Amino acid sequence: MKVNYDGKLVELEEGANGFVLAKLFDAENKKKDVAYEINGEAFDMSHPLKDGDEVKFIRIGTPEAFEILNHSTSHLMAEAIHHLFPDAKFGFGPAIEEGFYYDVDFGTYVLKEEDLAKIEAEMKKLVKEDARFVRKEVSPEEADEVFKDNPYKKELIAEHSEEGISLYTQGSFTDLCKGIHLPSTGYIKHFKLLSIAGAYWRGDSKNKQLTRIYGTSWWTEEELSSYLELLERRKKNDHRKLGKELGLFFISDYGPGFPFFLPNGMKLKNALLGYWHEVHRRHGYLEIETPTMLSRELWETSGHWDHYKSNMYTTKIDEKDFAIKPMNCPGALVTYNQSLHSYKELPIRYAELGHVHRHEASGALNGLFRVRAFTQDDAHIFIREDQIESEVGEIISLLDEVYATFGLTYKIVLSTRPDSDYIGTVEFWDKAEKALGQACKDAGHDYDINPGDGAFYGPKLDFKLRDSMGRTWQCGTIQLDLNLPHRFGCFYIDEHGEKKEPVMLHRVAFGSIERFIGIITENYGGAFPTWLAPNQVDIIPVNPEKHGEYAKKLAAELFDRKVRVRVLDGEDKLSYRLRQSITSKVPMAIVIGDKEIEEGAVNVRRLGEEKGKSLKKDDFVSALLKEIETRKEAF
RNA sequence: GCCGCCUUGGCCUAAUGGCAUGGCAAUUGAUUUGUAAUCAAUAGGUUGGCGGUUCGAGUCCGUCAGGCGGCACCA
Repeated sequence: MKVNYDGKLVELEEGANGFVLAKLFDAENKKKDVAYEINGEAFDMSHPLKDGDEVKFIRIGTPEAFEILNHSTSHLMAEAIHHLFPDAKFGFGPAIEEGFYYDVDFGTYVLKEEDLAKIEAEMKKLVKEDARFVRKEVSPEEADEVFKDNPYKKELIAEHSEEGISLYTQGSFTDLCKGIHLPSTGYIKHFKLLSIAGAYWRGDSKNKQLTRIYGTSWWTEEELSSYLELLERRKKNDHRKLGKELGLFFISDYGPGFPFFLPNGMKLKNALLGYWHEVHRRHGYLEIETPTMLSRELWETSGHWDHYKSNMYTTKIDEKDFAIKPMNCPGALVTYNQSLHSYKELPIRYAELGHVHRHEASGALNGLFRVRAFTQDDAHIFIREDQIESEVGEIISLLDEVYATFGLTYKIVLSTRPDSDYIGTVEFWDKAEKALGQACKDAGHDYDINPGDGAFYGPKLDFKLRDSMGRTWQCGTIQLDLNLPHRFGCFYIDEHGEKKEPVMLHRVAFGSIERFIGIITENYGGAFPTWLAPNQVDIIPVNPEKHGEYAKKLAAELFDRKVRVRVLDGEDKLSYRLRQSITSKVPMAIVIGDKEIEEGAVNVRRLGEEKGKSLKKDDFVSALLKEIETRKEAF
C-alpha cells in the first residue's frame, strides 16, 4: 500500500486496524506527532490508512497539537476524578484557548482547592501507565448502556444518535467523545489544574450548575512555567490592583459598579480625552452633549422601553416616567431632527462622550471592565446610502490611528444578517455587508465573518484588540442602523428636493473610557507613556536646601508648559525619593545637584532604565514637550 | 442573578476556639543626603454589618453587604 506521507510517497504493508500506523509511528515519529490529517481531515494516530491516502502529521508545537493535548488532558483528569470520586458524573470536557476544562457533577460534594492537588497527583500516576486512547464506534443503545447513570452524556447521545457515537477508553476509563486524542496518556506530562468554578450545564441558566475545573497542559516544563508566569504577570498588572496602588480610581460599597476617579485617574482620563478630542476634530466630527435623563416617550420611540427596560434606571418626575440613558443614540437622533438637512451636508458626524447607566447583573461587575455607569466615546453618523463604504473606510482609518497610538493590534469581525427577526430588505443587507467588507479590504485589513450575528437593525464590524498579555478585548464597533432613523422619522432633502431617510452608523473607538483605561493600565503595567502618565516628571533635588530653589524654578517652568510635574523635596535620602518616583511609575525622574546647576543641565532617568543621562536644561524641556505632543519618545 | 471562595488599622499580612501579629505608609525627633528603602520613638483595631452557639469567637453556625474565580448576561 502506498500513502503520501508528509510529501513523500511511502510504501507500507497492509495490516490490521492500526498496524500500518504503528509501524510508522514506532519507527521514527514517536512523540513528535500526536495525530494526523488524512486527506485534510484530522484523525487519531490509530486510524487505519488506505492506499493512496494523503497523510500529514500533526506535529508537536502546532496549535492543533496543543488543542489535542489539552483535550486529552481533560480526559485524563476525568479518569483521575473517576478514580477519586466514583460517583462523579461528567458533562463537557473540551480544550479551550489556553488549556482545558471539564464540567463535573459531584452530587452533594463541594470540591475544594485542596482536591485539585489530589486530582493532579492521580493524573501523574496515570500518565506513568501510558495507556492508549482507544476509539470505539458504538450504537446509541450501547452508549446508553455505558452511561446509564449519567443524564448529561445520555442527553448528548440522544442528540448525536444520527451521526454516530464514539467512545474513548484509556485504561479502565471510558468517556463519550467524538475525538480526536493523543495516542496515549504518556504524552501528557506538564500540566496544572488552575481553578474551580460553577458553570451551567450546556450554558443555560435554567439548567443545573456543574463544577467546572480549569487546567492547562503543555509539551515542556518551560512552556508550562512560562505560561504560569504569564498568569502571574496578568495578576500583577491587574488594573484593580494598579488602580489602587497608583491612586487612579476606586469603587465604594455605596455604589457597586459606579467608579470614582481619584486625582491621578482624572489626570490620566483628561489626557486620554484630550487626545480623543484632537483626533475627532481632525476627522470631521462635531461634538454634542445630550441629556442624561429623558422621558419615557423618547425611550418608547427608540424601542428601549420595550426591549431594554430591565437594564435601565427609571424614576418619576411630576408623575411622569423618566429613564437615565443607557445609550446615547436617541439623543443624537433628536439632535439630528432639530434642523433640516440637505444631502450636501452628509455625512454628519455627531460625537458624544456620553455618560450612560446600565443595570448590569451584580455578578457581571468587574473593576473598570464591567461597570454600571460609564462613558461611551460614541458617535452617530448620518449618511446617504451611497456613502456607506467611504464612511466606514473613514472610521477604520480613525480606529487604526487610535489603536496604533496605544500599540494595540486588532482583528476585525463582520457580523451579518440574522436568519430571522431582522428589519429591512435582504438586498439592502447584502449591499451593506458588502460595503462593510470592502471598506475593510480597502483599508488593508482582513476580516472574519460571524454569520448571523448582526443586530436585528443592521450588520456590524467589531474590532477585537489584542493586548500585551495575549488577551483580546472588544472595544471598537461600527454598526449600521436601519431602525432608529426610521423610528424617529429622520430625513434629509435629496437632490430632487424630496425627503429621504438617511442611514445611520453607530460607532465607538475606545468603547467605554473606563474599560479602555482598565485595558491600557494592564497593557502598560501601570507604566504609562509620558503623554498619558498622571504625573509625567518628578524633580528630585539632591539636597533640598541647596538645590530646592532651582528644582522649583524648573518645576514652575514645566508647569507653565502644562507638564504634570512634582518636586520630591522631602527630608529623605535621594535614593528614597527616587524610589518613590519609581514605585509611582512616573516616566521621568530628574536629579538636580551641584553639577546640574553649574552646567545648566538636568539629569534625566527614565522609568525602567538603570541610570540617568545628562541633558542641557533647554534641550530637555523642548524634547519633553515634543515627546508629549507627538506621543512618542523623543530622546 | 447562579455556583464556589474571600473580607483582620490607609495598604499588605499573622494568629490548633484562649493576651489581635508583623511590615509598609502616617506622625514626632535625630540625620541633609548623587540614582530603588537612614535610625529611633509614637499613634493607629467594635477582626465588613447584624444575630446565634460557647465559660470564651478573627476562628464555628445563620443572615445581610461588598469583593474575587467562573457561569449566565453584555438588543
